[in-house]
Amino acid sequence: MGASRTRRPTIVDVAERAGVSKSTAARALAGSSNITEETRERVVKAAAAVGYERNHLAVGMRSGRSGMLGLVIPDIANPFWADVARGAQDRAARAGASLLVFSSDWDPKAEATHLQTLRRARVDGAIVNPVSDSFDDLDRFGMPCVFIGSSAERYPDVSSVGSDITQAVRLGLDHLVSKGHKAPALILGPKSRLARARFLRAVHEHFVERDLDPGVLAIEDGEYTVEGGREAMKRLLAQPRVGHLAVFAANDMMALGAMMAVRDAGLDCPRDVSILGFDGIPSGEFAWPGLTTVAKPGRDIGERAVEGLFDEIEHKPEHRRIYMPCRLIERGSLADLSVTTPRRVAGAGRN
Amino acid sequence: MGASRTRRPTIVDVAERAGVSKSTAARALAGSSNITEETRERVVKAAAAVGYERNHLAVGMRSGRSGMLGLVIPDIANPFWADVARGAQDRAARAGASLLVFSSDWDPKAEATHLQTLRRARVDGAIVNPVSDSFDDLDRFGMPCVFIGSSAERYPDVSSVGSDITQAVRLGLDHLVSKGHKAPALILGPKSRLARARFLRAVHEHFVERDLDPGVLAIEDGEYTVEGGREAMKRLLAQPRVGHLAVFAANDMMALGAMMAVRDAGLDCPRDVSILGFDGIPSGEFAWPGLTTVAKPGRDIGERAVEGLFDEIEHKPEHRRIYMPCRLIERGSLADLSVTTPRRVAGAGRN
DNA sequence: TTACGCTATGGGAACGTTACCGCCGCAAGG
DNA sequence: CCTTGCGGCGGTAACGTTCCCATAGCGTAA
Repeated sequence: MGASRTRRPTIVDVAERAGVSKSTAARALAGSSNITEETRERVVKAAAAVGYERNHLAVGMRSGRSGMLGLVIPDIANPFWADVARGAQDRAARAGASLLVFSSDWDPKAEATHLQTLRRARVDGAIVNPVSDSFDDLDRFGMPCVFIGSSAERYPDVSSVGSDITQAVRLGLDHLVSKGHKAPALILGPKSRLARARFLRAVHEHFVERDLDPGVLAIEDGEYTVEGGREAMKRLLAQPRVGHLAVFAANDMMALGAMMAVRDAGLDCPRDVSILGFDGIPSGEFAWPGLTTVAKPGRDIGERAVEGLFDEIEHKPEHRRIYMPCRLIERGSLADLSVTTPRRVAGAGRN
Repeated sequence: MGASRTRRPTIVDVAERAGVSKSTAARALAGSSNITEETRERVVKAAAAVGYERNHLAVGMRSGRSGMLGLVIPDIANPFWADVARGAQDRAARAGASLLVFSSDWDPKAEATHLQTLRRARVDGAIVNPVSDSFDDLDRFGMPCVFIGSSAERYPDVSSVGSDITQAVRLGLDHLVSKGHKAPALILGPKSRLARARFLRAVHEHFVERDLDPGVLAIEDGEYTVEGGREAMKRLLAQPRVGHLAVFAANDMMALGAMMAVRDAGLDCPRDVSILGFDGIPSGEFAWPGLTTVAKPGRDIGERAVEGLFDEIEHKPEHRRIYMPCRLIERGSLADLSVTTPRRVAGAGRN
């Protein structure tokens, strides 16, 4: 690769070639004021000739802005989070910033490590889906921060972007009710996670509004994974029940796991068990039956988070709590009990 | 956030508090030689007390190593690439490096832009799944580089990591043959992509070995997306045929799209049409029937790519071409024609 | 003609870190 | 007792950039 041995050209090289001082070269390249058009042109040509590319490390060092943002999510291999990352990435790139992505695997230790790495890298700010339920010292973030998800509620001083869980749960439950499922069982995430409480609270509110007792709800917990959903569903199926079982899962991966558990048990979805998911990952479309789900706008959430982070960085004071509306994607995983003869719902149904 | 106004502590602050010079402080923090244990300890304590965190920008500027790597892939929201990214991320983090991820959307222009951004960010090297079929000037990469995928073959001077397509195709075709499918139709990517040619070549070799004429193969092209696969399958189904149709798709997303097209046409997979995928994305497990596929080790590929990149950065001369073996995941999308009465394959089958 | 103002340019410092070099003091050997 | 060597430490330059300030040159008005 021959040329790789030679030093990368700096602005001094450009200046020498153009026969000006490095200050002038810098001004010309910054397109700033007080430059003769002729000099500017000469500098630009020289820059192109030597293949000059501005060193962002040096710029960052001098300006205190690295032009980089951090993103810490549970798992980039989870389609929902990949979608969030994609949105953040695009939005950041559009603003000329780069994104450092890290996966915490829901591990507070890993999360702390990644945050430290980001601080060291001098990112201008970070977007975090917090897994720790308590950051002992928020100042220790040491950088502008935007939270993704409902855990943010615990930290009134931090901007956050998330889906509107209240609206989403309402959407899901209303849909269940309209299909004749009055009190679905719930498959929720681990008790430690604040999102779980938010979800549950929204369900309770909905029940109270309908003059029902939330106490009747069957609830099983699990990790936010396929396996977690599968196990939870297995436990749910082991409980005595009469008639059709409807399940609202707090996450699509869990819902898909639940679907597998239903099959494992020799039952049929949606004939014997109805399943409603939450996330809107593409896999739900390929499942059979197609997974009916409440879809979060993952990509939008990523974009808005980056925008909020920019505001935070520029100290625009209006720090915000943004709740993005969700929408229902109806596919085939819910039986319609409102008609007299429940029957298998036909067609995979693309939305 | 009160404290956020104050300047971040530097090594000078640490030195002052410890009552030593910044050189000594640096040595102590670097854990290097020629330091009294007592001084070292005092410095470390001082660093902790002021909340010092080494500025990687400054380190990078001084050392010429930014500690960052770049990753340019088609789409982080595609599960296979997310898996690759995850592997790369983990491996990089283990070495104390950070990863800048960009999605090119199979667009050469976007790819070029992202590569420029990476150069400007002074990443130590980049991992690229090249979409451009010709980089006019490889030196213009301006940084150590590792390619992912078969396009790398065009550039003998660049290390590469990819799946062993020959072995993968052999695996897939052997499996098809063992199930009684002698000449599957192919759903391939766009003609412009080199991976397509590699795939096709491997198929031809396999046919020639079996004394068959590759000319009989029905081939349809499409984008590497669900929609691309769906359209291709639609065209395939429109062709006149006798008996059972078997399809080998070059990518799982396409295979899932093909599956949808089969359903759209009122046919049944695997009764009427058998589908074999290529990638091994998790969605394939939830599809119904489960997608039988040749799985690439995405995460491993990401890890190996990072390792290769480190070698490249450190000028370890043995630049490499690594082909990772694939494995067959048998689920339910293939009919078994080798038994007298073809019947629906039972069970979703986790691998 | 002189003085003033404006504009284009050059010089130099600073961002935070590390590496090199030189200095000082102490111990050991001649 | 003097020399030598070495271990510990401080000073300073350098990485590449931008910004502030100084200065030279030129035009204009009194």
